[in-house]
Amino acid sequence: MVAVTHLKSLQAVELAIRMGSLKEAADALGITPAAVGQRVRALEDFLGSDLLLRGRSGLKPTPELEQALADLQMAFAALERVTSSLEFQRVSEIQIVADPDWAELWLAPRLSSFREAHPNILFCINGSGDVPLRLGAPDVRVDYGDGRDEPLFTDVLLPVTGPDNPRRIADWDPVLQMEGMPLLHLKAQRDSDDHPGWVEWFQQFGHRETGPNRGVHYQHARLALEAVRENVGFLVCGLSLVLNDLRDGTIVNPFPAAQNLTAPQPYRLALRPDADKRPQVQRFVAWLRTQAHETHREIQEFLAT
Amino acid sequence: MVAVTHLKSLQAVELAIRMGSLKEAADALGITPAAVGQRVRALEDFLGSDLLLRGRSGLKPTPELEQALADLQMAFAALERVTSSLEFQRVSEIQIVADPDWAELWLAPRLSSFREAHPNILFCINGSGDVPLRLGAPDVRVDYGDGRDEPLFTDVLLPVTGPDNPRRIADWDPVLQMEGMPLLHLKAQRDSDDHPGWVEWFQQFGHRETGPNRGVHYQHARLALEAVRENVGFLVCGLSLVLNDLRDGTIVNPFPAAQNLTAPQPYRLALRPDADKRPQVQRFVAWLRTQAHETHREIQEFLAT
DNA sequence: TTTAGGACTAAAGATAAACTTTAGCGATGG
DNA sequence: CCATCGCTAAAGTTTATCTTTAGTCCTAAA
Repeated sequence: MVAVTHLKSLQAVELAIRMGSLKEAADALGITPAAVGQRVRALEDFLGSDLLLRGRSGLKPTPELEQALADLQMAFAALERVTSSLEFQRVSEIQIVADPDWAELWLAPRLSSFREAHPNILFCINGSGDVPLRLGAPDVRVDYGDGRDEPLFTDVLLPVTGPDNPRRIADWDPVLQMEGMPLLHLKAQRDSDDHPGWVEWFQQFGHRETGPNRGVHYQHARLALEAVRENVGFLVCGLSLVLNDLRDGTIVNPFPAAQNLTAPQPYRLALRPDADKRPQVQRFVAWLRTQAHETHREIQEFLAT
Repeated sequence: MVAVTHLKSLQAVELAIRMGSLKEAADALGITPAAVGQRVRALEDFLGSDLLLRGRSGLKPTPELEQALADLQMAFAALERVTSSLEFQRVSEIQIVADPDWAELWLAPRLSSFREAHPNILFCINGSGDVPLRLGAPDVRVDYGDGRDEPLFTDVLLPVTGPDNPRRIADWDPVLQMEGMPLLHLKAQRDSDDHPGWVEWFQQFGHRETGPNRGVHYQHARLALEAVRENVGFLVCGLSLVLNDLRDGTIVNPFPAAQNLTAPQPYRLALRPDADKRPQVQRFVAWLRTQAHETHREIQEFLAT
């Protein structure tokens, strides 16, 4: 019996072949490409032969590796089943406290894909400020604001309205299109300097000179956005919260994308110190960071149009 | 795709089940039982559940582990095939320089079992002092003598002779059984204080008062032992070199086992600094240490009779 | 042809993992 | 009852592994 050594190196080699590049393998493993390269090199040095051919069409196994590749792939496929099996058997609940609008409009719609992949992980999601005291510190906390916690992404704020409303302002004063139009607000925009709204938007881009804070103030973004979809009025809100609506056309941006306000603060992630030892929490947080990165990319993409 | 973590822990768990104890798993892995225990505990803490039941009849998998065990065993069986495949493809030569008698009489007979298991490893074995200069430092060196190199085992020296000779001394003087008997010597015993022979043996145990260094002196033990088998005479030599002959009865020890001399020096192992990075050298050296330990045990066993 | 960007790598330094050692506990067998 | 063996916790040491920095090479686009 030969005791297998260089387990991490073997994993790196198998993943590099599977993903096609050291960079993709690094992303999958959550380490840097340099670290993956070092793992591969360490095994190659130990064996005294190359395992990967680095070529213009990506990575290919050398003939030596080719002979062992089926077993290598079988091994890590089996280990992935082991890992899933061992983790699956422990139904695990993750306690999340988050900015309520963000949780309801950004996290919840996306969470279904995570739940599908991890049915044994349950979520208990509360809005900031209304957590039952008996629960203690949550595993994961996502807040909008300053601080030293890890930034997830920074939103941009821009006007949105129902699909019919752009016609209303097209028939209006060509300079003061928003003069007299029905404005909708979030209470946070009135109460906090960190939450820009119409007042800040008009100051920077014009389109209206009187009554910038006139109109209905909503506690929750969901209700405000329901009104927006009904063509009730115009709202300045975070782009990340309405990406799907914009894509679907149920909500539209009546002004050029460049006329936006960068949010003064990002959404930030904090973990309870021990929580990140649990594999389920690690899985969720890795997924969350991926989704946040995707949202950042989509925001940049939207702004570039 | 779930990136597998705790690879060494998974290996420890699989081996512990396979070998039946943490200690056996530690021996197989070349680490301490404490280290194996820590690996297992680390994975159990990470998952939040036990994997091994520690009981009076050894280790058993918990129900949780039981569900994943087939995949786990398949994974490491495949990885062992990978390891063997990758190493097998590189025919490798190991350069050995050793005490000539030891190499010829102790190592060579045992090496066939190693060669069988590792047909891709070739050996180039030279006696100390007659190594072709072009080879440079050998990978492995085994010498008899003092120094700081790792001791393999310490031999004991005792008289041996052919199967018929004990009758010759039984019919002789009851106190000076060896008086006048034909003595055989190794030249090293005449030339070096580190190689005890008849002179030292008679000084300590008696049986002869005149001519302790009379008789034929052989350069190599093999030729001396051929003469011993032919009942030509009596020789004092290292027990490790004649264990098989003693077991077979082709050579006998005519005096009680307790009448032996411990060798002043052990056989010592030295590796060229880089050589131990090569897996083939590591395999060989691990095997060598195992064989040396076995010889030590057999010597102790022989002396206890 | 030049420039910019992406992937990979070597080397150095920092951090985390992993090992050994020590001391002790519990169980078992003589 | 005592000795031995297997296991474990804790502390300290050593090794592995990672990140960062700086650079190279290749490819694609201008």
